[in-house]
Amino acid sequence: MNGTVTLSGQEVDILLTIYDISKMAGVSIATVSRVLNESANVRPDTRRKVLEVMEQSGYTPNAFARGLGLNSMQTIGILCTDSSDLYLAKAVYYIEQDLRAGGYHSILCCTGYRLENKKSSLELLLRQKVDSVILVGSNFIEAEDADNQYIRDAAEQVPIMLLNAYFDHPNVFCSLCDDLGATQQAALSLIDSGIPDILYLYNSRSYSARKKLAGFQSACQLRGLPNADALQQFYSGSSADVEGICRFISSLHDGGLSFRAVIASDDVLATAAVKYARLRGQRIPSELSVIGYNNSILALCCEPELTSVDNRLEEISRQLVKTLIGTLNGIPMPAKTVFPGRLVQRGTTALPSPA
Amino acid sequence: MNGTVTLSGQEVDILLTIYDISKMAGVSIATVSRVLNESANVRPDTRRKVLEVMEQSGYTPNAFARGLGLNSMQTIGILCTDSSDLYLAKAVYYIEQDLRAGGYHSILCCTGYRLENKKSSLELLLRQKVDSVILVGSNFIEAEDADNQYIRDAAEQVPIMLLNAYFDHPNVFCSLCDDLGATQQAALSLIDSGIPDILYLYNSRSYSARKKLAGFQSACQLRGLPNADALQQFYSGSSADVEGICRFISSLHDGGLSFRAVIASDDVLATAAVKYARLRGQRIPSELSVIGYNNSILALCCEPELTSVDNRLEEISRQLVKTLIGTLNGIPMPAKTVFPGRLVQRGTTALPSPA
DNA sequence: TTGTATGCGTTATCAT
DNA sequence: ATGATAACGCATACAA
Repeated sequence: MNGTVTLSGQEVDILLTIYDISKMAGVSIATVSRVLNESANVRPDTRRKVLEVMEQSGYTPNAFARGLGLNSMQTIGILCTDSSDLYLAKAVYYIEQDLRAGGYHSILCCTGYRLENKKSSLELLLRQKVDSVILVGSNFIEAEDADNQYIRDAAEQVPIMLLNAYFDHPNVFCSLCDDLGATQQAALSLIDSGIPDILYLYNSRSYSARKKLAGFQSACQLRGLPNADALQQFYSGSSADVEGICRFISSLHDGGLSFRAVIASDDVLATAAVKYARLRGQRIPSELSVIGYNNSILALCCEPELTSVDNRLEEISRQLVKTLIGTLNGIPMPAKTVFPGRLVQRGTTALPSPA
Repeated sequence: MNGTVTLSGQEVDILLTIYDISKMAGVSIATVSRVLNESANVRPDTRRKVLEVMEQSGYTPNAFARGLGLNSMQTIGILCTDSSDLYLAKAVYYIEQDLRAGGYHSILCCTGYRLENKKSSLELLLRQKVDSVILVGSNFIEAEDADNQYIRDAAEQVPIMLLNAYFDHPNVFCSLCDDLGATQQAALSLIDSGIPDILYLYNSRSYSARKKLAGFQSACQLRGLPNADALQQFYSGSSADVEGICRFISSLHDGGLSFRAVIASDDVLATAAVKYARLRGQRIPSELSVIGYNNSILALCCEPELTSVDNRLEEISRQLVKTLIGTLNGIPMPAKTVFPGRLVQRGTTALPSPA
């Protein structure tokens, strides 16, 4: 209930200010401000009195004035290529939760995948004077170093937080999963169980996508397998087009490529691989093994359920916020935190359980 | 590039103000402000001069001061029970896109499903002085009218926008899909194709969930079918637990319930129904028809692909923002916009194509 | 412990 | 068309 006043017959809401409260409570605005900011230097009973007046009058401090005075509105910018993406949406969710629990607001900004839009969106957030910007997903770190200049520039102003990407620069903090290691491990598991002919399927060239691919290649190398380009296939269509992915895999097969397993950089791709097997009458996992990535709900909806790499999204998200809040409080925080991935075995593989 | 100054050997960034620009350009701050706000009353060449100085100095207006002066920071609050939910995430995505295109920022706030948290989150956003709040998803309209008082209160301050829910109150605007009609149509299609024994499966009691259920019941009534409670089953577990949903359906069957079709209030539930059929060795669609809801990516990942109700999420989202921006600009806008649903037929049904 | 006075960087209302 | 100046509502250094 805010203050109201009757004005020419109309009852109108009036926003109270710190001045109103100070008069009502019989103190100065400084004291009111101190109560507001929980300053220690206020006598308990005056504090009580002021709080009482605030309560009864329904006073609410003006957030803009507060922002101007403190030069902060306790707001964090969340940059994200596509918040409707299953994986990114979950990350945004975890991040927002923890930010709010820490007293921060989250301003969301989806950029799409074009570099120019990423840049301008980041600048937009900085103009809005957010306390920090979180780049959700590894699509913000470009392979070409010069293209990452916009991140260095931003780091001059506020801490920049990277979720599942790494960029070595002052005031840039990273929390990520060891995608390289996880993919390598997945590939090694298949190879060592007697399935060396693996198709690696991917649809992104982001930082983590590059790491996953490197993990696959490293596994091949470790086991002395030829690093055949033909077995590393990039799908360039829409990742929502399950049918199209299915056709893509079919075309690979029809082109003479032979493989008894598929490792996909994403659960959608893996699901499509399972569909492909069904269409071709191949049994899973005896004739075709499939490993997905992200351990999303798709893994559970799939039939049989997908073996998938859990990339610890919740952990890295929460750690990111922890690092951020620490940094904002002036506490030294690690610039890089890495979590190991974990292979969750389900029905699309028949791997021996780890010793 | 911002202004820099060398201070005790350290080069430090300095935030320029409107005063600095006015001096550099040889005009008053009022003129600078006019240029900033694209006021007509500025001579073209002075405008040019001011803009040039701004450009070269890298000046950026202080968003907080601007907010204080204009009493707005062009920010919309987006309230959402769970932004990681497939459906809600997409809605948030569309909304944020269009808001930003319209010059507004989006501050996201996930509330969870407890009424108390919804209330406090809404109040949090209002304290932050957002220009409006969008309630994404129908979980914000309670069945008990008194529980919606927090929405009436909020509508006193700013326009409240409801996505896929309806609430008749001044300054509340709604954009939604006719879930009742769509569900009714889906049920009628099955019934009229000779499958009257339909299990309706749902897992929410939100506004739209109530409408969907009513649609199913109305279809039964229209065709003179007994409105058997046993055929309307509420699943109370986690909707991420596909296995659990599967078991739930099995238990219904084992309890003696017989049905040749399942209509689900959600694609996850429908996917689980398909899994159930596979486990039981029932053929789809000849022995069991399944219709999902939301027409999400799950419908495409499912095997066979799910017949699902497209509830026009993109349309209602974009319409919502259109209505909001119009309202904020003082243009009279419809308080309620309803879009029809659309049944997208795929492999889990064998319905005759509409005449 | 409390009050006074000033600053924060704009917008907006007057004049000129 | 432009300039001086007063809000805007709070935080805070300094004084008491």
